[in-house]
Amino acid sequence: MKSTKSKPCEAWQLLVKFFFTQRADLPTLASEFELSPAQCHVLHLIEPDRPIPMGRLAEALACDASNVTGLIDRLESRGLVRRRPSADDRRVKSLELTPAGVRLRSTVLERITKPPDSLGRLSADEQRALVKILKRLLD
Amino acid sequence: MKSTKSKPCEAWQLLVKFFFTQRADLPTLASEFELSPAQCHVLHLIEPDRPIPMGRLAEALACDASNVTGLIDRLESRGLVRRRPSADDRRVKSLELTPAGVRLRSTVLERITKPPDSLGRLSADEQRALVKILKRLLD
DNA sequence: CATCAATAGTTGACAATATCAACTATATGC
DNA sequence: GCATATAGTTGATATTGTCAACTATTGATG
Repeated sequence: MKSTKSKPCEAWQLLVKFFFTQRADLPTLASEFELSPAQCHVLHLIEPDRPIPMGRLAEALACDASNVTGLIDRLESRGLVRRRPSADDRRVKSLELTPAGVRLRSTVLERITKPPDSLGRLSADEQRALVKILKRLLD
Repeated sequence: MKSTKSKPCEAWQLLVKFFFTQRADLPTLASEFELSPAQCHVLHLIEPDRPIPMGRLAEALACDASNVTGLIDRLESRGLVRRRPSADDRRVKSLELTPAGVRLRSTVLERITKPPDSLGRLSADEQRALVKILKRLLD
């Protein structure tokens, strides 16, 4: 059965499996900072010194504008994010991180971007090969 | 900046990026079948002809038993899943797929396990290398 | 056998997330 | 100036998830 499975199928399933093995604890990690996974995602998308309009955030999150209102309400109430009116268009609210938000973002991202130990245990050749392949996949 | 990033870090970030590129549409895919991502996950975990107790499902989902009650209630109300009392322990409810659940599961998994086109565009060597590396990562 | 502690699943309260519809203020096009 | 489109908000609703409390059942112990 497994011998007849195509390589792309096999690779994809292994990749999915690996990813979920590593990601199973994202909610736990997020809750360390009293954040939900979605809130971590939002903090990631709002870059320091790069305000983003609410609508752009909704696009990036691929969700409804009203949902973003709630997400931002809660982060704003925690002093992590600020709404700012846009100078160009009075309908638009721009979102920026507060200094506290910048600090928390940095801490959270440091944790989230930490590679799994298993990646460090690959040989240098394997690591290089993996990076090369992944770059090609993203082209 | 990028030149000083460790290979494991680089690989992890590329991998995460690739994964989310492919997975951004899981909610959309699930909604084609009028399922939520969580419900898809449940259907995946309940294998045909392999009843699983509620508690085992909660473990596999890494969530609270009461949450599983709700998830199964809704799938049961759609005729996709059945609760069955266990012969060994009267506290235990075993979950099995209905014939309709089996069919839907098969359809959904076929879609979910379909590898991205980009994987098929790698060379045979690259695919083999990727599979080999992923297997090592999962050891 | 009786008692007590542990367990499986359910109920209920609550918060967060997400969709959809309707709304108001604002911008754009004619 | 008017009609249409747009940004964000409000509100209703469903789903998911945690936590606490509960009932029925099981297992361990004396």
